[in-house]
Amino acid sequence: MALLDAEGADRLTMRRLAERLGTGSTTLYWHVKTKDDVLDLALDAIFAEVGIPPKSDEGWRADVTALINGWRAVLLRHSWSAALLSRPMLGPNVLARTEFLYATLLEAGVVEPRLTAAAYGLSNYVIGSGLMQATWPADAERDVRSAAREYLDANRERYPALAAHGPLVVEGDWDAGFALGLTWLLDGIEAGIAGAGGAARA
Amino acid sequence: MALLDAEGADRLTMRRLAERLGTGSTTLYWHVKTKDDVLDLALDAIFAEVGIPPKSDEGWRADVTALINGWRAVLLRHSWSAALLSRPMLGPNVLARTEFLYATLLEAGVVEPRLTAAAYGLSNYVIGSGLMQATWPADAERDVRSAAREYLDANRERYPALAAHGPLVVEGDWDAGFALGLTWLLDGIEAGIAGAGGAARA
DNA sequence: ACCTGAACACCGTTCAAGT
DNA sequence: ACCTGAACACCGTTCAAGT
Repeated sequence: MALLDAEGADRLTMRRLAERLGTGSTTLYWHVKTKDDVLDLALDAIFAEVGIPPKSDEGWRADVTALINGWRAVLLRHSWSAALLSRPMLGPNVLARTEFLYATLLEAGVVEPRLTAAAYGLSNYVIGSGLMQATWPADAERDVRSAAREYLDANRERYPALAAHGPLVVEGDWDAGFALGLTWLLDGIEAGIAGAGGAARA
Repeated sequence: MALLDAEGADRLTMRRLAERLGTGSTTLYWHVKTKDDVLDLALDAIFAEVGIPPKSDEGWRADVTALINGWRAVLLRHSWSAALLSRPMLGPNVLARTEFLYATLLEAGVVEPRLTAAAYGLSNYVIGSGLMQATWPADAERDVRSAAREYLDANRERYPALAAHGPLVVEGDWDAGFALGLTWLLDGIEAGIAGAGGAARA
């Protein structure tokens, strides 16, 4: 993970990893079956960093929010994780978080078909957001940003809304935007609990 | 793209692509600067497949829904795209879709800070959902599924909620779940339009 | 039980050279 | 303007052999 944090996902090589560990590259294959295993382990490992929030007494929304924000923080702290998100996350640390999510929603009274939709919706939203933010041209690649900006300006009549209001012009407040979308999802989930109006819709 | 559809992202090789095209691999470098360029082009290209929906007269929700569903369909049809989602999508086809999204939301009366949150929220949700579904052990890997299932059963006391209600036991209806979450987001966005209650919250 | 070296079948990319 | 071949510096992985 030190290697990943320092140099990113595609610079992780069995040979480089072995060197870092002070062995030959082929030695690794005694401990691990394949490089994919290493990546799966690394992806799961980051979730051990941020604890599962203790069940608070502020209600399920606070608990879910804490979980999701922790999830997001971990994805953003290790931006290489974005490149690995295209593999199933079935490690114990991820499962523990998913368990907490399901348990909290169940306890709040969310039932099928909204339970699955809620769990997936929340997960998909964090994953997508983390991916998007980690992917977005960082300060390091200011030239990519400004190139895209110029392209938009040059084609202003083709992309009027984007050129005037797009993410490249409005400096995004990632945290606030994320929180707002999360609120919408939680509102929707809440509206479906215990026959409260929204239940009829499903 | 035929190569990608047939064999997936990590089987795409400059050498194999060249062979498919009936040339030497080094010839490709006259037309393209690097392999990453090829991937960027491929990722943008899939969006040309499904048109931008015509502006209907059923209101902005219908228009946004059509756009998002088309977006999702394209991601699912080309499951290799999941592996490429970790690169910024700045191709013309993606930009055209983002333009439509911004324009539709603006016209509906969504303003900052909800505009950015809405555009990102919707995008992140599709991307996350597409990634999750494309990533999820397919029928082909039924053994991975059942292995995970057995692991959950064996650790039933550690993952009680997952073992009883988790995605591995409840056969997910992806489409319905996706639609439900999308509804929640749209409800939240709608509630914020033109001082309608929700505006005060932001 | 763990480590090593040599080796295989690949990669992306460059570059001088051809037409 | 476009294509080719040879070559460089890498990959992941296997496997016989060591301790």
